[in-house]
Amino acid sequence: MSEKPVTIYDIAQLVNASAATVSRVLSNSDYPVSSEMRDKIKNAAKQLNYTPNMLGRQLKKNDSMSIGVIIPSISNPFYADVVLGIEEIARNGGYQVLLCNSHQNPKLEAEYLQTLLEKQVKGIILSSISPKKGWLNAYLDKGVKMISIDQRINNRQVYQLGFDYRYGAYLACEYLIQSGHRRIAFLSAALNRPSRLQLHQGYQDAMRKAGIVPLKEWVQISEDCENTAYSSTFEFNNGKELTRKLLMADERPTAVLCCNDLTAAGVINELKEQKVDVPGQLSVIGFDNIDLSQMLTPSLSTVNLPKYQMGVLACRMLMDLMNGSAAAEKEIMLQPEFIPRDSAAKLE
Amino acid sequence: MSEKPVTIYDIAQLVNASAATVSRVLSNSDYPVSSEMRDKIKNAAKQLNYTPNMLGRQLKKNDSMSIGVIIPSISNPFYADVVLGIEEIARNGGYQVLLCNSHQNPKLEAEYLQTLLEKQVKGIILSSISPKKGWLNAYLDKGVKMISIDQRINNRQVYQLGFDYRYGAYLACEYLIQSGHRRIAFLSAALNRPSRLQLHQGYQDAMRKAGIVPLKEWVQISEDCENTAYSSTFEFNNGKELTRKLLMADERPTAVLCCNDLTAAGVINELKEQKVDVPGQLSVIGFDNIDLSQMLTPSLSTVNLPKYQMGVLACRMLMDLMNGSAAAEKEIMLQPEFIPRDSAAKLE
DNA sequence: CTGAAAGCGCTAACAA
DNA sequence: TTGTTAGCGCTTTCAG
Repeated sequence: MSEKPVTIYDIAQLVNASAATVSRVLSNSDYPVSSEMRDKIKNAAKQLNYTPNMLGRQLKKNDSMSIGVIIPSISNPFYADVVLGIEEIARNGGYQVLLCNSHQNPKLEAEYLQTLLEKQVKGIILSSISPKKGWLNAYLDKGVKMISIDQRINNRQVYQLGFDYRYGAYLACEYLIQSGHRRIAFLSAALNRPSRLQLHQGYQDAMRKAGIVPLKEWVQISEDCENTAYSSTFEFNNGKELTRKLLMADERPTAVLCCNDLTAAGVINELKEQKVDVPGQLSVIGFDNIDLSQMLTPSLSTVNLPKYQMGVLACRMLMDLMNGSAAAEKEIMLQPEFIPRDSAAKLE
Repeated sequence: MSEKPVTIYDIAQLVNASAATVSRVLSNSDYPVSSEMRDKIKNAAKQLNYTPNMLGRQLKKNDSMSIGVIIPSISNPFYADVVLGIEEIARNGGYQVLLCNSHQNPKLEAEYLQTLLEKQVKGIILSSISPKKGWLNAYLDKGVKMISIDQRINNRQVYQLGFDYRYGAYLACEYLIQSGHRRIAFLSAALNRPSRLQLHQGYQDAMRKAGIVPLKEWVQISEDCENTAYSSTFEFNNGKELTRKLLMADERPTAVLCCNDLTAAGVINELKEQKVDVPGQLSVIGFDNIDLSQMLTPSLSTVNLPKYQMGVLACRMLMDLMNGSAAAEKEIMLQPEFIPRDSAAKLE
């Protein structure tokens, strides 16, 4: 095993042709080659169990046929869906995906970016948490195309693809208000990224529009602890803890809006432990519509984000950019949709 | 932007050195270079905003510094954990991960394998469902190292890393028996892969050892429908459906063992709808210990599989193999562990 | 239609 | 310590 690998020269020799001709046949070039020669070469390739070495081609063509995807963590089901969409489109276009989990660690993020560039990736899809982006321009100047998903990056060279978080939260909150709720709480992990800030904004906007001034205790935001790696259990427990704080409020709310489904799962869990009926005594609404939300009892009313579609669009956008055709829009916002289920009810 | 990229020659020219010297400095070779020259070169590199083109190095060294990972679907949280472990080790060793989702599609799987080889990947971690492996040897003969995880592959050149599913199911079943249960059901998706067969075996073994002959209706196995893509919702609904069938049994069981946590989640959900108390009237045990299992109410008793650790070990094994050092064991079986929670109770 | 030759960016003998 | 040179496997002018 593992003898010297066979190259186009070996094939050329076998069929008495030149490497050039072999290359033309085997790389599906449209350069004219007699069909007789074609067959001979193809047969020889099969016979020798030839595997093309793409590094050769890639070096020559200066195109690695890979794209990079940097996300906080693939164990976040949200990103798993997005990546699935990306990969589907990439594969159809003959590209492969280099997956990088930044673990919310700016240093790792930068490291990965560097590696990707060294591997001659010409396009990157990035969901970045880290706020400082000083190095970005140095990279962009090299001609890499970059699409930022979910988390906005303030750079006019970077194409953006995001969800309208503000509107999503607004929708959810409006639903509650129309269901007769006025004492509505907002539970969120630290507002240390654009998405969460927008969520908060949407909540505030909806409340203001309805002329409601929420009590301070209804808005529970966790402390910032940026250094922890992503873990769904963490989000879940965070939901539980926020709930305990919320229940200490003098005037209890009748509904609560959470920054994501996992937090909402924690909320529901804690409420069960504390014998607070959902939705009887307290309505709960999540955000993201991950698969989990259908599995809880009561099933979770939430806001759907088209995650897979975001992956698809991001990758299409990237491929267009890499092909030189400027994308139509510099910035696309995907619209969320409210999904009513059983965890939120009309107030009697 | 995107002018001609700077190469070691540009740097060489700038500092009046040869490309060889530049290469030696910039590739961290231990070849002696005067520290004076070193500094000059490093500065020049920085000044020119140089990014090494790894394709050049990789072609020369015939090593792509990437490994391939082929799994059914990253949206399966089980694999997400494994991949996280793989990536961690790969990164520490300077490797990157090419992620491939086979979607349980043998054709896609073969296609990806081919692409990986063409990209000069020297190691592959594979979790393959498809039973036919005729092409495998043709690849292995080229010297690729291959580690099969979770799902066993019958090939003596392939290193194996698996869980002792049989023992895991045995443990869970034994726990139920020791809790006083004798009417124990087994619910599973189609037994079309090694893991599920072993699970079934473990159930049978434990029952036999206790001298219990389970009724036919207690063993509910879904129809095989290989063509569907993975979806946790599918597993969940499958659990619900199997439960409905199970409840039609003349003699109802007092406990049920499920092939995975998502199925168990469906079971619990359906039981709630049917007003069957868990664990009061029916104990439920899952398998996998994904994060979800802690979030259900009642929290799910299940069998933990060290998923992250499997990723770590698989990647270590692979790196060892690629470095030429034969791994100590050709086949490692990781041991599962029973996690008692609230969904399974002692029988009064 | 086919082939010779140069070269993508980098590394590693071998020479100096 | 540094430089020269010959490739790694492939594509692509340019000539036949």
